[in-house]
Amino acid sequence: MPIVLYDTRQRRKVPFEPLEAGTVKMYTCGQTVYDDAHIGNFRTYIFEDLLRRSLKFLGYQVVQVMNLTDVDDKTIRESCRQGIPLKEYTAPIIERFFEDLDTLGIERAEHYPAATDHVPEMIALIQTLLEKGYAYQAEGSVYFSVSRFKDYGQLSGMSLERLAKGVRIDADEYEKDDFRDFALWKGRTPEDGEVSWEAPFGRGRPGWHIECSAMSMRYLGEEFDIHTGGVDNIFPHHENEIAQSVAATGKGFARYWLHSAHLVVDGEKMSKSLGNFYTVKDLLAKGYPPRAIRYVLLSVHYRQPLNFTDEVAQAAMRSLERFDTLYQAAVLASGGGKVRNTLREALDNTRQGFASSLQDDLGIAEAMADLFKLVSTVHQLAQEKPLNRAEGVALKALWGDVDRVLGLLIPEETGISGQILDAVRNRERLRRSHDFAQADRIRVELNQRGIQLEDTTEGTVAIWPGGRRIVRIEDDNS
RNA sequence: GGCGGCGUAGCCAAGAGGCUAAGGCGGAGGUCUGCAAAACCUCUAUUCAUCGGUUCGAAUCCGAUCGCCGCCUCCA
Repeated sequence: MPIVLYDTRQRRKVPFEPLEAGTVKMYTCGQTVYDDAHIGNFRTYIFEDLLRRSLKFLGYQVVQVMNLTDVDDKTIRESCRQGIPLKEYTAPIIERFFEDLDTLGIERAEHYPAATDHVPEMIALIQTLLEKGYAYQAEGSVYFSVSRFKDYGQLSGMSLERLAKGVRIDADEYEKDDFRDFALWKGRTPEDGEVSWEAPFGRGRPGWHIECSAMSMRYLGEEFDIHTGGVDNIFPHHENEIAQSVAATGKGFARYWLHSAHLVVDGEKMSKSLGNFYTVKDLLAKGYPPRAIRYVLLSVHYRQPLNFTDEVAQAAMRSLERFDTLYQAAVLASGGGKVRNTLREALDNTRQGFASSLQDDLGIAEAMADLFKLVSTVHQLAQEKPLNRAEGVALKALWGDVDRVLGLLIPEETGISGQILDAVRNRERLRRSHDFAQADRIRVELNQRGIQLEDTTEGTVAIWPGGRRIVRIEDDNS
């Protein structure tokens, strides 16, 4: 069964076929590094991570590029304000960005090109556009002439005529031939400070759209498979990328365009004034474990608007605990015996169902439903007869396999203090001597510290937000 | 004004013409347990924003209405 993806340009699901069999080249619009990324940004990066991991799971090699926009009005303004070089201003922001990617378990792309490291490529591309007559110079800047590109608007459905209606024209852009034209190169202004590059058409800095065209070509070629971003990028950013790229090369540029819907918080668009603007670190500070954040951002289909609320995050934590019961059952499985046929069948069905759900435009909800069904099946079987070692091994193998895509199924085992472990062991000793009053008091204390206990024949399981661990008295010395 | 999206149970969320409308969270009752927790069992939408239409048949297609949201020159 082929992979089917929703292509923004065609406004429908289409069968996916990479240019080069077995390899997918994808360009994912990344962060403008003027400030820390917020969870809305990460909703998109999680979608791209799911796309990447799904393609790999389904047998493709993936080459992913994510750009870092480190030169624009905001980065320049802030670096000037702080009186430090641009790179010095953006470096720590980029560092924190990667920390957040790691926190959320987002796999690293193959390339993270920064715009400022690829100015020569951009200049060359602009030169080509000038030579081919698609661009013109005005007052030190270079603009792309939209009217000369006949297919303009095919991605967003914005025809040139429609764009003419209800326009607003910025006063400082009077030098453009046509208000719909966009800047490829911005002539140097005093506000740019030290930030400028020498080019055949004058000193200045690149426009926004040109970096993605130049860097995608550099790392993926003039034509590649998938280009993604948030819906807000459809127009004008991606529309302009297509125009300048196709005009320059005559090739088709990206073949599939995928866009993720936005995230809102408590039903409202995030904004600093509303106080509902969150970074990953803000959420960690609020006590949400990374797995739960990832779960929330991942579990809603990428083309559906996602409403982040406390209730949703709490439900995510509980859902993860449900998933974890399967992993725990697999870890605790012991004794001889073969894998029961019913389990073997369930494992096969789950693997197939999971894969085919992903193949249908990354149907994450169905994929997860398949896993929840397996959780039920496993517990039902364990009710009949405890899981044996072979069954535990088979379950862990499947769990690890599907987690290559989800990246959240394996509970944390660290993050609990030795002091708490001692308390758990102490309680177990008290239980064994039938001092239930004392034992229960310890349990209540631990509950109040956010740690749930489960007594099993294999030991006491300590559960905390994001993780769980089996605590045995016998392990005390090891 | 132009372009586009969304509205399914208390909450989240699948389903996109035809088996009893997936799944998760939450809730109610029961089994198990020293007691819990987890697990298991049973129940929790006669109906898919509203109103019309097409059809043998619609949550799914069409139209209108209401509500929410995004984009319309540098916001994922």
